[in-house]
Amino acid sequence: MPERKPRKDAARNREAVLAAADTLFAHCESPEEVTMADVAAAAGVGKGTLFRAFGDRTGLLRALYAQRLEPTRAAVESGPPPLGPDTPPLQRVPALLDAALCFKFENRHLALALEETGSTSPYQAGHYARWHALLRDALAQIPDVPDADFAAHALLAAVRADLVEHLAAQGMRREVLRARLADFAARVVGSAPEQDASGSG
Amino acid sequence: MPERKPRKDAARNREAVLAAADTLFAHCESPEEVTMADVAAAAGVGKGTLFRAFGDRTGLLRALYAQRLEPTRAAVESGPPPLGPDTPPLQRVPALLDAALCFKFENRHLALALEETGSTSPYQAGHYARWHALLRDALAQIPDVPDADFAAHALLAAVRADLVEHLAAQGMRREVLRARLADFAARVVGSAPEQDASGSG
DNA sequence: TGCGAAACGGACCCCGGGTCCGTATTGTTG
DNA sequence: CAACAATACGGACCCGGGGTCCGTTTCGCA
Repeated sequence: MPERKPRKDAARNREAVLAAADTLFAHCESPEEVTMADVAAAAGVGKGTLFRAFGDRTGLLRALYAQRLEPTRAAVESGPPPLGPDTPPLQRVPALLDAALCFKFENRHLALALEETGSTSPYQAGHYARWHALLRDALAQIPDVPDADFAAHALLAAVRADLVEHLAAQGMRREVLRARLADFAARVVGSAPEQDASGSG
Repeated sequence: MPERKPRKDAARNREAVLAAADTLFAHCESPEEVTMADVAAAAGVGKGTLFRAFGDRTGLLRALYAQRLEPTRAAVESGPPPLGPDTPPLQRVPALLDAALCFKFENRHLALALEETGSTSPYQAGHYARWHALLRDALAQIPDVPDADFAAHALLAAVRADLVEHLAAQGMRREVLRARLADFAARVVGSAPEQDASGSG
């Protein structure tokens, strides 16, 4: 499958749309007040172009999400400990959760927009499946953690975008949230909580 | 505030709408394929009537939800142990979670519909606040459980309707799910898991 | 039985996602 | 550089669903 390279203007417009959508979602109060027409206008592009490039609203959101997630994904898939694959499970589990939390925190609006796109439960998104598999496998290697599958789901549920948004809106600071989550995760994996909540952003 | 009693036909129509909506949401594949016009038609009522009685879609969903939740609410607020207020926290926490899970499981479609009604995060629903307060207070009375507030949020996140739906769709049976959740909760509160997953619901 | 208040119901409006197709750009070939 | 096919552009347009309006009907009280 050759995947012929797109025309220059197409590529440029695609970038323009992604950039426009990024700032729009970042600045808005609630994701659903950002309309597709708004995005097209902000990118200086027609609606037709937008929909041809991304298929539909969900497609745009997913593309944006993937782009934002890329650094984290790389760090998890092939980076150094404590995120990379060479980390012992007992350290990697909290590291993965922390990374997920930080990402969700920084990209709340986007994640919210993606999760609340009706008809598309977050659980059928490819991203979720990957995070879940990763966490499940790590948990499965820790002794005395039964039902790693469910535990992975439950732990990931604690970093759902709307919960993060809710807590943030209540005034909970990022570092506090990270510490709370770390404590919680530590209880689940059965180790004493670590006091470390510094680092990656 | 007298709250004058509604006219007879109004009351009758309200019931008809609730009943119609109930069966529609119960039978449908995805909540968003149930349109307000459908509900009105199924209830043998005009759209105007429907909207006057419930304000908007969210209002209808909330009314339905509250009606379904009523028995559980009563059991929690003034019933006997292990759900009622006289239960020792170490027993009540898992009981509350189990009740929440069972309710969500039985009413997945409705809960899903309510959660995914755009612009209305589940975290600003009164129901959530009540469950959270209940669980938080119970957790706070258990020794060695710090940050009861966050823990309550995290535990409730594990019974989110879309997660329950996802697991159920994967073929996970209700009793299995209850057992998994019980194990998970036990880890969080720091007690040995109980093997009991029978009873209510 | 008459009458005002309350409720009814469906035609109607609005808005946002998604499509269509005539026009403009690209880049390739001689 | 000229001509032409392929590709992309963009905004007018369609459609479906939530929510509203108002002429008509029903209720319930005297």
